[in-house]
Amino acid sequence: MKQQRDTKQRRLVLDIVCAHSDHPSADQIYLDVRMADKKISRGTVYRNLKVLVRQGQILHVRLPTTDRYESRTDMHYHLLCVDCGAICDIPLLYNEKLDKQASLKTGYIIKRHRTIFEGVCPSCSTMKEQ
Amino acid sequence: MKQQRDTKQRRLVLDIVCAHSDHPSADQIYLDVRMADKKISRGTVYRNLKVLVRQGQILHVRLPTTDRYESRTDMHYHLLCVDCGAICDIPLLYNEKLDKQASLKTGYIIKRHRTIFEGVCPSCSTMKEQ
DNA sequence: ATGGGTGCAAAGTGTTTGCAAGTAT
DNA sequence: ATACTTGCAAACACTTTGCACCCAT
Repeated sequence: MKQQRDTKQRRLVLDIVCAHSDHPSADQIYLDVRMADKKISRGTVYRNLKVLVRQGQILHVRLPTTDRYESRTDMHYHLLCVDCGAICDIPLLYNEKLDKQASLKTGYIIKRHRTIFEGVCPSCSTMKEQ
Repeated sequence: MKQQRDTKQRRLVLDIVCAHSDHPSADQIYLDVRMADKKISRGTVYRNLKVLVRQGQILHVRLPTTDRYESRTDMHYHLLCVDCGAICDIPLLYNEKLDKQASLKTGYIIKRHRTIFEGVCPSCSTMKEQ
């Protein structure tokens, strides 16, 4: 891995991700970062998100329309409200045994799995009843 | 759900998806469909894939760069080779209990979950050894 | 005849990249 | 001094859409 430098842009991107608890998208991060520094470009935000993910400083969550980021870095699962698009962490343990089983059954070297639950959040479901 | 018609384009898209066992992308499907009918447009393929997914006739698999489709319609998990991009079904049972647990812990109405395993396939891993 | 479907091309999204200038080491 | 980073804008990849015409029902 090539040597990384400590730039104010990179620090700012990391800070913003850490300041969020709602799994912001690259663009939301960009907008926030812009409030602190009017000169930062989208490209820089995207590049730094990639570097931070590779370094393991932030986590990358793949979602339908846009990828999201978060500062919690232990493996865990996510829950998406298919109505309002809200996303949250889900209090279930990462199942490492699954990776072993999958490896045995397929012959692949399994690194991990990603699980996204899809459902309707409480506030969206009460809204529907009315 | 609005009334659907039976067009030769829609039938063709479904046939092509069924003829594949390798989780083709919309573009791969488009190219195949074009071999049978030179006039079909990308828009039509995308629109029909959407209709077929909504009707439950095909399954939609969300992957990093492009979405994929397959004719097997029961809930199951997928395995992606992060080196060559190949994707395959994985012989593990869909865990319905997880949805119940997630629902109890979060208060969401959980409809389903999607799990993607990430690893390196046998042929990519032997290639690396050399 | 009616309203869903099609082809086309243009417009969207979200993300990446080439380049010249800037800056951390 | 070196080579990683940046801002900018252009380019990308994938998907959606408006529109006028077409066709299954």
